Amino acid sequence: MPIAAGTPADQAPVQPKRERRKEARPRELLAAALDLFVEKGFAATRSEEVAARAGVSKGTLFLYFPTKEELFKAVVRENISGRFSEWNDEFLSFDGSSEEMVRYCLKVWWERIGETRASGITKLMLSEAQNFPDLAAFYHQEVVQPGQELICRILQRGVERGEFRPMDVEYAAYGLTAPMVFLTMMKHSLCACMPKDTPLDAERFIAAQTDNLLLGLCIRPPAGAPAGSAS
Amino acid sequence: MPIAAGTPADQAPVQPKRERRKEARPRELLAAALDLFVEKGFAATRSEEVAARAGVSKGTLFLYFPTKEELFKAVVRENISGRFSEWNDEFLSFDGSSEEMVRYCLKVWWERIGETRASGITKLMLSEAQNFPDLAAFYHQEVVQPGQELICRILQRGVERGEFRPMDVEYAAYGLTAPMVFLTMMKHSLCACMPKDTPLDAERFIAAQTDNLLLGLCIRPPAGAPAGSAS
Amino acid sequence: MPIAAGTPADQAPVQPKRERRKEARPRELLAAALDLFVEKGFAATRSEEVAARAGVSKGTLFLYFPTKEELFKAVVRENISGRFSEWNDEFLSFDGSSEEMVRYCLKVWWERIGETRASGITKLMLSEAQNFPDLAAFYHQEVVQPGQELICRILQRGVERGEFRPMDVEYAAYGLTAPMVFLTMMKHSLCACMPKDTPLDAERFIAAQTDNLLLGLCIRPPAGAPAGSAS
Amino acid sequence: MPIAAGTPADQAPVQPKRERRKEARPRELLAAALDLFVEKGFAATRSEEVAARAGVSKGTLFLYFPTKEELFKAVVRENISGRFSEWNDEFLSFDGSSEEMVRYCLKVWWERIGETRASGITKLMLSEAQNFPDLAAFYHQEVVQPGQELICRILQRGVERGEFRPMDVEYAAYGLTAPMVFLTMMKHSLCACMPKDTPLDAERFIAAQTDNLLLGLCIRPPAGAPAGSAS
DNA sequence: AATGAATGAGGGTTCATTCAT
DNA sequence: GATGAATGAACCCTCATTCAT
Repeated sequence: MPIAAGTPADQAPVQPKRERRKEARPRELLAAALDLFVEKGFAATRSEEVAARAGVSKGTLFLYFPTKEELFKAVVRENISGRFSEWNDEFLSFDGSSEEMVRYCLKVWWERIGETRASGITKLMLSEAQNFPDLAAFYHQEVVQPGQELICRILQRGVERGEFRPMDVEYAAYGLTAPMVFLTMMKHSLCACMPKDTPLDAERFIAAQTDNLLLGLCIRPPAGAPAGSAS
Repeated sequence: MPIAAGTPADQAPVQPKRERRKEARPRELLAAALDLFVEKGFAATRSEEVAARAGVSKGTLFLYFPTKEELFKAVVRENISGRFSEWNDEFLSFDGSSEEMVRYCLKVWWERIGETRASGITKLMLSEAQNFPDLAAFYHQEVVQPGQELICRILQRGVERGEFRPMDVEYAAYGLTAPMVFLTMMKHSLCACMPKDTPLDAERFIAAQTDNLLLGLCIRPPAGAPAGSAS
Repeated sequence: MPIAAGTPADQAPVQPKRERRKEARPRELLAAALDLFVEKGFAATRSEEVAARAGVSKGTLFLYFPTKEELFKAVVRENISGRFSEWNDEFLSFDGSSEEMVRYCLKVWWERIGETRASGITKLMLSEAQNFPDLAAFYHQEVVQPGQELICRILQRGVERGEFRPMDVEYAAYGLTAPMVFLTMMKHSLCACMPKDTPLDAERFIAAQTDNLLLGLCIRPPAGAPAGSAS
Repeated sequence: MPIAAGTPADQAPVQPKRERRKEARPRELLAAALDLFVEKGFAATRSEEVAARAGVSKGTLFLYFPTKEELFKAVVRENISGRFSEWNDEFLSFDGSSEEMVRYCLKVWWERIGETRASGITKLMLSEAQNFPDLAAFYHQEVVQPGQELICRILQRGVERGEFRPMDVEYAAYGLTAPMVFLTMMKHSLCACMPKDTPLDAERFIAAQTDNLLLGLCIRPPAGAPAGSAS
């Protein structure tokens, strides 16, 4: 499954009732804005384009978001649902080995974030952080920190259960974060430019990274590991 | 050595002889532009600011670069080292173990790219790729590909010499790339916004990633590795 | 009775029977518009505000007045009393001295115009005349001229009856107009901004102006005049 | 001398040196802005018009004044020179009768303010006070108050020298202010709309008001007074 | 070559006006 | 009639770019 340009998504089909629209509008505008902000950056995206992609006129956009900056903030907030608590619970009640947890973690991230439109937020946030320091702080606190802590807990569990080697847990956690962020950035930047010839196969990427990561983490050769490693 | 706010590095050097100012101008402008583009993004950087930081007037900037876009392209091109062939030679004549090569590779990357102003180019390129597709292609060809190939060659050598396990070399190479890119992006985005409390210690980060990476790659426990891993 | 901030006067009356709302609508809208136009000027008043103050929706306003300009014109016309003929009659049948007529004239102006919402029209008209030349002409013809003529007649009567000195009646009439207009303008501009400390006491103002005016007009010291003047 | 529409003043003749222009620009822009603001009101005047009347492009205006509001403030400030201290001195060293002082005061006001472009500021300020409360306070403090005090001093002097009757000096002072303000407002509003037929002859207006005012103020019939008044 | 005053197209935002419900 | 969501022309302001000096 090679990744490439900005998944255009489904566009406004048949006009529903007026009432319906009013409730749907904010979501439609945010979706349009996310696409464009990710694609071209905040500054290079014109308000009118956002409106047009959402199928409304320029003025309508400002009926729902008082400024372009507020639109940006709303885009970020909209896509940071508090799914971490849900995930936390998922992992608290997780019953398998720690290796399985790591595999599950990366798999689930890809399914729920990486290959969805939400991954654009990461690109957006890293690209524009300097211009929106307060949002950056918010994002760090609401997304980066909780994610980091979730991963730390998994690694810690592995160490305590004797599955993982002792390690600098806090920084080892970046072993999961870095590949995901890298993949996301590539998907929304260079990969979106190169046509077909040099794609980045996300699943192959994740497989390779997961394998090597676990080989490094596990004390006993991991179940799903390739043969021939440090034995 | 924690990284945080945009390490200003060497700024505005004291006025040298008037003679060589003229020749130095383009370089000074490019340096100023790089700083600002990295700090604020392409669109949010005003031409006049670039000129001011380089100590010249607005008009002078356009004497050297016909448009802001051309300036941007020049900045990227100027800072995309064509030094890969040189590095290649370094590695061709490298005499140590493949593990040492990997360690050296990451160390050298940090010294020559990561902690210098050049790292800003990665941030810039990933952030603006969609707006400069031709540059993105150029960057991919001049930086990503050669870097990738260099790493592949190291891994391949390790496998062939029986030091590294058999692997999907092409994608395993991202095991080196991803942490570096991640570190770079963080340094120039979220880390530059956060105060002192949550910095990302670059050397600790590299140490942790290198350790785990090599544990995963090596057949025999790597020399510099932490104890207790898959043995 | 010092005048200061925009005496709100009677606002939004309690909802009357639903039946007569429809008929009352235009009047309510005009009242709301008058308040707002006087307070903020024509341009700075938003149509929606007018509607809101009248307790209806934006759309309803345009049901009664096709454009904002027409609303403005209606406001002015509505508040330009055609009551001059009525007042004329009052003065034709006036039985007292001409001095009393002048006093009565100023007193009545204050009671019927100056201290009511109608005084806002003067402010509005003088402020916006250039943007509504046809209205200005209409106002001049319906208000300024009749008022002027009414005053002239009073002065003329005084001269003819030997109560007032001979004078340039036409321009002497401004001796009554100027203070009233001045007071109105102040009330609706500077006085509405200043806090409590420097108010303009309308009745004291009128008393002082009336006294001096009559001392200048009368041949014999006027009855209500302060002692010590040219005798 | 009938007053009518907004004296267009002299427009940009031959292009002087570039250097010269830069110094002259602010003044030219302020002059243009004063004309237009007085003529059409603040809100109804477009920035581009101001620039055009000053013979420059839209952008140039914003080189000198950061916002339209700042332009407005600058217009008001520019035209409120601290001429009151000068006038104060003039009147402190005045040697004639108090009647002469009053006559001189009104005459000089007309020459220096009333018939010049500066009179537009009064119109502007009274029309827009509500939208610029801080400027209104500034104007009141810098213009209205000092003027009022100057007049009070003249009247007080007259009373103390036995030339004027005892009076409520503070409010009697409006006897000079009101006609001047009235004349100014009329000149810049209704009079600017009516073509030729109903002009307001400023000198005849001032003569009539001065005469009557002094008849009211003076204990002995004033020297320049019309015959036949209260004797 | 260097300057910086001037330009004007471009884009964010407002708000009078329309019209489907 | 009444509503208020939607429209889009208009306007303020920015800033890359030009060019007279």
